[in-house]
Amino acid sequence: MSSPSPISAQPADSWLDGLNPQQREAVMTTEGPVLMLAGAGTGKTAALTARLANLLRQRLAWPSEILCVTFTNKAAREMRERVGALIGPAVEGMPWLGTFHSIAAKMLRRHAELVGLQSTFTIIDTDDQLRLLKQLIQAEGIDDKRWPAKQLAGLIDKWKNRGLNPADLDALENEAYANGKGQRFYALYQNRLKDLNACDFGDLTLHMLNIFRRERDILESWQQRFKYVMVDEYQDTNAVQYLWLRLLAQTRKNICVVGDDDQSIYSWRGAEVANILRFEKDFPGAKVIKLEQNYRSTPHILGAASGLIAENSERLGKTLWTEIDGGEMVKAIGVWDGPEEARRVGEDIERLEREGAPLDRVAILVRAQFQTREFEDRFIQIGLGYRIVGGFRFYERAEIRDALAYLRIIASPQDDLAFERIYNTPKRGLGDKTLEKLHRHARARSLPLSVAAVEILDTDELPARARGTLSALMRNFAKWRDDAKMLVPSELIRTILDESGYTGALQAEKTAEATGRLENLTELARAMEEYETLGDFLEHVSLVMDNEAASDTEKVTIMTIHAAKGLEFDNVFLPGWEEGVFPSQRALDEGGLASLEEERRLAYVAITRARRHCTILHAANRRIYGQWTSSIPSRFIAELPAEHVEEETTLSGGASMWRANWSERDDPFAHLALAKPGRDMSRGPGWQRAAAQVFDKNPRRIPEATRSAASFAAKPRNDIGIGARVFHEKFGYGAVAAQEGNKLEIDFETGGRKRVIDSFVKLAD
DNA sequence: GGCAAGGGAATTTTT
DNA sequence: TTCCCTTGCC
Repeated sequence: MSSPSPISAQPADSWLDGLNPQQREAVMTTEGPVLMLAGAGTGKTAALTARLANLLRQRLAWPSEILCVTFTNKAAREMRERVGALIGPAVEGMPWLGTFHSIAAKMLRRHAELVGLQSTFTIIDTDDQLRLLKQLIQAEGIDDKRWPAKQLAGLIDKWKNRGLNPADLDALENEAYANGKGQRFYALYQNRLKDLNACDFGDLTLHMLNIFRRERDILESWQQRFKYVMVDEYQDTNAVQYLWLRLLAQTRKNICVVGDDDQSIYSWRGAEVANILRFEKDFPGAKVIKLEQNYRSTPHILGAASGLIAENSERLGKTLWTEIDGGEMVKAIGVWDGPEEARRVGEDIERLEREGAPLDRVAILVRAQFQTREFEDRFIQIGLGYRIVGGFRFYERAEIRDALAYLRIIASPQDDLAFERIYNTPKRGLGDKTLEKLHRHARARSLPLSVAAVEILDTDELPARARGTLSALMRNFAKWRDDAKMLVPSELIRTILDESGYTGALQAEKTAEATGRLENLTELARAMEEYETLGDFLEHVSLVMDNEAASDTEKVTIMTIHAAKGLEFDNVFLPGWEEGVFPSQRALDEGGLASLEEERRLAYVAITRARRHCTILHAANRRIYGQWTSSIPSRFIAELPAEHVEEETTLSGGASMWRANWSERDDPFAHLALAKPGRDMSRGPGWQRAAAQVFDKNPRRIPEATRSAASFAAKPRNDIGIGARVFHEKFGYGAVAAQEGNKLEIDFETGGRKRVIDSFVKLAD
């Protein structure tokens, strides 16, 4: 392998400053395949950007000859900025630094005709996708209750992620939807997209892969163009992205992939860890460089995280170490219920605040979005500033999508999805009847809806009122299309929102929500000021636009662990570490052991976000979808090495509500002949041992251990019957109204009827 | 065509 | 529990 000449001749090799030997090696190994295994917090981005800067500085390639792919816009932007800081404005000439999707879209616009599209194709999002599929399902006379569009969308996505075109589906896949109609619907959907001159997200990469496979010369020209290929977060690539990269890097083999198999948490989106696991086989002679020095966390945090992830089987194996000294152990706190958990976290954060810790370096990371509520409620109560990251992205909000639909129909009249979205928004008195007529006409003549509308206005098909309204709308469309030629996009959208009555309708609402929506629209117009043409803007909005809400004041961050990947905080709180919540019951049900390992990786990601302090919490009781459920601590807590964890419980004391309910007689775990994890829950080493027995690594027991907490106690109590008067710690006295297995319905004297687990009540005497 | 009430579902979500 | 979507009624 030709090793590049050192560039020490140039004094300004600042991009090597502060890099450790492994990072340097990754930077200097420019030729041949390189696998950079970068653990959490090991300076992966620094190495990657330095490598890119080095390639350019050494003139090994022009900026336009390097393909550099990331998964998120944020990562792409960050890389662009950091490379820019190292090498100056030349980075602006890097057209092929971006996300998989934006790069694929850019390529596809050049070759669109090869897959039956025009280069002006629109990119539809999940919302449009669902509406489209629903139409197809209904048109085929399939019951969309029994075969939901969501399910079909999920299947099609999955197929596309795996690189399967409709013709590639086997009988088994075909069976997956509506008794053997999977293939038919997939094909119908693709045809419909073609008619609409549209792509979904999955198509962008799949179409390009199809083109590469079919058109040798096109593939070769791209192979020639890219002298170097770099890929961030390689463990998250799906089969299509993998094949796509492999084809592009096949001839020169100058491919450098960076990733961490332990942080692969997106398999449910089609990511295949196997891609990184087999890199050395795909590219024989690949140089594997491990970045293991962690610059982020204390030894206890790393020790806890490493011990946990060691439980996983399929790993390339890394050992994180740090020069950082001291620090506190990871805390594991057991509390009574969800509200207490939120109270406890609130108190701890207030204490941190008093000690002078900046709140924007504090985060609460949850497994699922629903867990954020408890904290929100509590923080509002105590007046603690917080922000919730995630949920709806800016461009997914209804008003933004409405505004975009107007722009889309202006830019491309055949965009039926956009037409349908806004033809009666704001309410202008056009309903299903009219739409149906438009559809009938459009279908009969193979016209887009907006053209069909113009034609139908020449007939007496429509009642006078609808006709007047529709005609006004179509005149507006025509005017806005004219405006589009004269106005910059931001002015155009202001005009449209105003003249369509959209703004007016929101103003008339006079609610806080409507005000918020108006602000969002103003923000949209402002964001559009950066773009010169409408087409430019629309391309960016579907692929590149995100809303990093500027955090002006110091606030605690609440977000999902998935969203936190790549971030770090001084203080991290990890609530809800209970069986069923984390690991998520649903993940276990669907994916078994493989999913359990992914959940464990998620736990690993969560812990490694912490720089100084990491606090894990679990509650004995939690209300999920309005049902009180008892729960046992997550097996992940038991898997943390004892020497890095300090346990604490708020359930102690002779009058403990918890202990009171766990007398030998009504122990719901008694019949299991296993250890009794509930009894000494969170009581230090004793409990650890007990829990470790339940969550023995012995696979035989896994089915037992993976069942949800409630199902452990499925045997009904025989000392309670209908009408029995019982006492519940939380709800007080009540009479049993119904009994089903271990679940009781009780009419409480205060609070009415509730569903509870029988182990949480005792007979009143 | 617009509104209220009821039934059913409800992870994670870089694009 | 809460939200969303469908259904039924004005």
